[in-house]
Amino acid sequence: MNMKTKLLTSAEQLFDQHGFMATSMDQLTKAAEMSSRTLYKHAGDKNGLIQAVLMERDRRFLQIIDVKSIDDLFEALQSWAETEGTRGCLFLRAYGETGGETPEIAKTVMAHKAAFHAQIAGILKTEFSANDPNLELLTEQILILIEGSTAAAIYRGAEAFKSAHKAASALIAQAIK
Amino acid sequence: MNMKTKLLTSAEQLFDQHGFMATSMDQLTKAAEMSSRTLYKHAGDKNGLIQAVLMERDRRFLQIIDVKSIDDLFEALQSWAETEGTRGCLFLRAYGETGGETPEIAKTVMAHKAAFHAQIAGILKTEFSANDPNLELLTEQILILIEGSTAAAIYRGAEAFKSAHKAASALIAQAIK
DNA sequence: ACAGATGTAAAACGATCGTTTTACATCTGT
DNA sequence: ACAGATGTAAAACGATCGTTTTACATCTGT
Repeated sequence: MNMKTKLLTSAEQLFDQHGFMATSMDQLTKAAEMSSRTLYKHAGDKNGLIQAVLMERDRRFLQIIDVKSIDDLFEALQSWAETEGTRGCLFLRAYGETGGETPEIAKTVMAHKAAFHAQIAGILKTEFSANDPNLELLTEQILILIEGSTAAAIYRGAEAFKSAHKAASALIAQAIK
Repeated sequence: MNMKTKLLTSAEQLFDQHGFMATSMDQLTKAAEMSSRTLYKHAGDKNGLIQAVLMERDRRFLQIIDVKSIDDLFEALQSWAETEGTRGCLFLRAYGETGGETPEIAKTVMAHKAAFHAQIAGILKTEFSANDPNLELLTEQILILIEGSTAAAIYRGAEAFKSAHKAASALIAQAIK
């Protein structure tokens, strides 16, 4: 594993487990097993590291949700939550910790959420006729169900995704009929 | 306005707008227009202040969602989001910033979420027969829809509550039938 | 009237923050 | 062979953190 990968992997874990602001550069260098000089050469500064971690996670996440049906989408997200743990959306957490006031971070978060929305819209477009009048509403509702289970899973466990999945199926069935 | 109220009000605003860890005690004393000595006498320490802010917000929030129907619930939450802004759930943000590792904060957040869940269950129990077999699932689904619109509203605006409201209505209609 | 509570302003505490610098070692491609 | 890239370890930078202390003023209830 090269240094950049090792840095991003260990940093993501620390940020996710303890929070962004609560994780010090000292903890990050120790976890990455590199000198601070090397860390700064790769990441620029702490905000740069946060942004790099988010961009890498965005890449992985989009890969995970690259499926062809809403059923597969919920299955993928639930098993991801079961293996990685349920600590909420890392993007919204980064946004919240910085009050949305760190432009590089805010921009990365918003780009991720736009891609996330587009992916849901894309899946629905293949399950419905592309110009179905319910498509926009249904897209936002499924997005909300996923955001909701991600948040609710923090205190109700990954089974929240099952309830959301059932809700999504019901809404889709009703829209088709 | 007495000092404690002034402290909690200004602190809530700063925490909400800029994040918990990113807000310094210095900013908090200045916003509250009091000496740090007085702030510490009232709040104990920073975690105590965070906890006090959350407990006060819990009180206000439970008041807002003290309604008799799911329709009123969504209406109340949407207008709250429209006036107070959409920066996500302050409780989950506090939990996330501290990695769930500050016991006093984690406890306060979990208590709030339990009360929130109980309130939704209570409303549904009056709209359904109290031992309807769909009740548990429906309760969690509506909780998820609310968590989801709270999160999604950050980047899609308070209209997210409208989409969630429609989804909730559809799920309820289907459960009744 | 006066004791105790409640407040301010400002300095000071040690700890830690993010970041840079110094001095040196080792790898890598031509 | 050797220059440039890439790395380490450790000290140091000034700034800021949360918190406490000092010295003093004013309000409040009996």
